[in-house]
Amino acid sequence: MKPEAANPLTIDLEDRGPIARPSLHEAIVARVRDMIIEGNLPPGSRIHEGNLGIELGVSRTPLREALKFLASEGLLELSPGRGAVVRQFSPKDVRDSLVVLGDLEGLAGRLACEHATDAEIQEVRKLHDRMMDMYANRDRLPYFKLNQNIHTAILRISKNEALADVHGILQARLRRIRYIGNEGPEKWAGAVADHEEIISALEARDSERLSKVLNAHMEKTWERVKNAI
Amino acid sequence: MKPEAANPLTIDLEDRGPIARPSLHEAIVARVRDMIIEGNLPPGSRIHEGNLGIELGVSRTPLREALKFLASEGLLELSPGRGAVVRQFSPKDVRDSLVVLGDLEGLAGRLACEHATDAEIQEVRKLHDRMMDMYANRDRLPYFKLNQNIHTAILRISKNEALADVHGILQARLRRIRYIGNEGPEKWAGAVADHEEIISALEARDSERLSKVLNAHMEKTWERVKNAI
DNA sequence: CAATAAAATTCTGTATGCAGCATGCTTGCG
DNA sequence: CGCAAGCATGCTGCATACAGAATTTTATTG
Repeated sequence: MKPEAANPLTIDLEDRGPIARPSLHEAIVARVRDMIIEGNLPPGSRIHEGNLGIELGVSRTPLREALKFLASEGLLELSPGRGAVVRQFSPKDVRDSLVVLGDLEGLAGRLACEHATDAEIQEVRKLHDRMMDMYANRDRLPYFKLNQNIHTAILRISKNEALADVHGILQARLRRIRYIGNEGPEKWAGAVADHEEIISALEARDSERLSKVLNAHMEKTWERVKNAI
Repeated sequence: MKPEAANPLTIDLEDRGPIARPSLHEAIVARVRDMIIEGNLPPGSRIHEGNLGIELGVSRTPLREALKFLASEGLLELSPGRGAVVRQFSPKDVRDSLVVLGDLEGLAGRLACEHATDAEIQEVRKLHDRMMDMYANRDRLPYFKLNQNIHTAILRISKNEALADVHGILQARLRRIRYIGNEGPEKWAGAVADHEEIISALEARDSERLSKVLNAHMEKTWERVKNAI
């Protein structure tokens, strides 16, 4: 018998690719990740396989598979015999992650200057301009998402998949922190200034400058976020 | 009924930690990872859940959980409906990973110079000296393992867990490549020379020099390995 | 009333069964 | 003889059942 779904899990079909049938545990991974980021599953809380399974409308088997996957990403910790716990990130964890992210984005910037096509750089420019519109309107959430998109795009056009992979892992760990770390107007302006310089260095293909500003951008991110933890 | 084990999976008990009971899927993860590194599961081959389960003496459920975990590490690829396939790394994948590893180790070197205690540096020196003994005896396998230990130790004494995490993931992906990439004597000598400079820069806490030599060391590793793929 | 021990309940870990899809083979037709 | 459609087999994906560990509740004693 299929499990009763209080809130059935809908599978996202807008996947690109030829006929890639979406798998259930993959959908669960995405869903649980979002629940962690949005705070539905607060850090430190134990995950109850039975209840969560019912809530998502799936049985424990694919749910457990998804939990193992997320544990490998570092969003969960597994204590044998006691199930999965949402990982707590200490301020040091966050700081350390941002240091690494800054380093990785610096590298990505250098590689992007070297390997990106003009068209790709133009696409990033478009994202940037749209983000600036959102800033002009003080539209926080769309701004936030475009911001993330820009950083991800720089990773993409660096044409280094391994780099994008590890960046994505650390990025996912911090998404919740950034999500709650809504800074005040003066700091927001600083971040916007950074982004102006990022796009200008990228368009000039000035790898040293881009690398430096991306790295420094992370340092400032820490300054913005550290009091919110 | 417990499944018949042609070659029962023994659980490694030498785990550190207070009373951390080893969990089965954890043991399976380690075991399958080793099978991939050692080539028992060649790249590109599909993993047959039934057979492998019988071979390891476990049922499909924990095995599948382990496969999801390894997929998240990037050692396997999951094609829905077709199970897990051992990931093939293209030469570009390897090169890209080494570029990132070089960058990460460079960062780790800087941080280690800053944060490591004298005692920790001395421990790395000991590893280095033991490795040199192995080199003198042309003892390849112990040399290989000590080599890995030294690099891991530098990551550890950099006191940045996020850094160690992502380094570990990329390192695991390349372990198989390094395992088969047994270079000739002249290149081996070059690697040894690098290591002499690494330890000397670390003892001098010369972060710039250490960072540079670690980064360059990876570049040379590529030169050594690229023809073996 | 507090503390401890024992029992009951709940939850995790593992095995197994079943349904649906993928794959390879066979057979029929051009 | 070649190609394609249909069929048979086998494997994956998911659900469920069961055993053992962990936790909570309760009872008993100091």
